[in-house]
Amino acid sequence: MRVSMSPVPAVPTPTTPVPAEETAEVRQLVDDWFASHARDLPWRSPDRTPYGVLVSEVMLQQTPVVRVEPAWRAWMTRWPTPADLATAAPADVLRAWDRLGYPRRALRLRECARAVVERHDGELPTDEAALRALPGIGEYTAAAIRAFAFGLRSTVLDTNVRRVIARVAEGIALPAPALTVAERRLAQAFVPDDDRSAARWAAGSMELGALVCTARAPRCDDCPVRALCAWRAAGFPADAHAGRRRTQAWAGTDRQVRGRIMALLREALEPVPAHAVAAVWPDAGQRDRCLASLLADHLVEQIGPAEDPRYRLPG
DNA sequence: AAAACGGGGAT
DNA sequence: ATCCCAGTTTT
Repeated sequence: MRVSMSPVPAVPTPTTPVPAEETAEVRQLVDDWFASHARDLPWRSPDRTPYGVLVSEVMLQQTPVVRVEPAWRAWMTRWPTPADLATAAPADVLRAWDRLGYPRRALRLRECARAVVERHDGELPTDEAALRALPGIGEYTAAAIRAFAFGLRSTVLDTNVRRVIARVAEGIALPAPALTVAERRLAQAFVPDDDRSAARWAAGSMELGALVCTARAPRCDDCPVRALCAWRAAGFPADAHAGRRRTQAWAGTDRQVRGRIMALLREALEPVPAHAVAAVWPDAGQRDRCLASLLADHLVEQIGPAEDPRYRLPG
């Protein structure tokens, strides 16, 4: 796609608008593709609720769709409305969250439900500022709820959409590690004016990134915008940030230790003594530090005498 | 701007 | 062994 940006600008990109006909052509192709290739996900069902979309979005913050789907179904059966979730016990919420990862999201989702009940009479707001004021809802999730729950205009810019725009419009393999002002502005140029079209572009561009324009092995032969793709036209240049992207270590990290402690407490039927916690990790210093951080995050609760403490999920 | 935060499946 | 995933919050 010919746009104002050269593949790797040496200077900050001037505020040249992307030609409207070109973004419109990309949108039309993506819309047509999405109409026949959209996955049949439960949070896209015609009988979905804004709360159901909220739950899916929070679960999908860093957890893949295939793992979210069964958890989402169980969650929606157990707590079908914000009012139901608002009164749930944190321990039950954390067990239902199971191994989706980043369990603080589960607690925030519960706090979000409580705030929706208190501030908005139990109904999700449509206003971006009101959405962003809720626990666990940031820039992406607020935009996603507007588009997917309410069919309203917003700039949905997740990892998939960022990658699609980076390739099609900027001609680079992957977007920069951090979202820049120029990138957000470019993404906004693709968002049509009316609510319906904007919501459709949000869903289609995200799905294209998830199914075709994937990070590792893009299926360009199946891509509806391959003829317009700047990355393809440039000969698929390699990622300029390749050496700089450092992968998050896992083995031996606090995150792994915290995960083990949480797994122990999720499965425990009774409060767990210190020696049982000790059994999940040999390094006492790291173990104590992680337990302290879990207590600070309100993911774990300590009860009993200080000489012989017990630990459990917060009630 | 950078770090912290889980866990599993794909390559 | 490394990468990636519908990000948010805190420092």
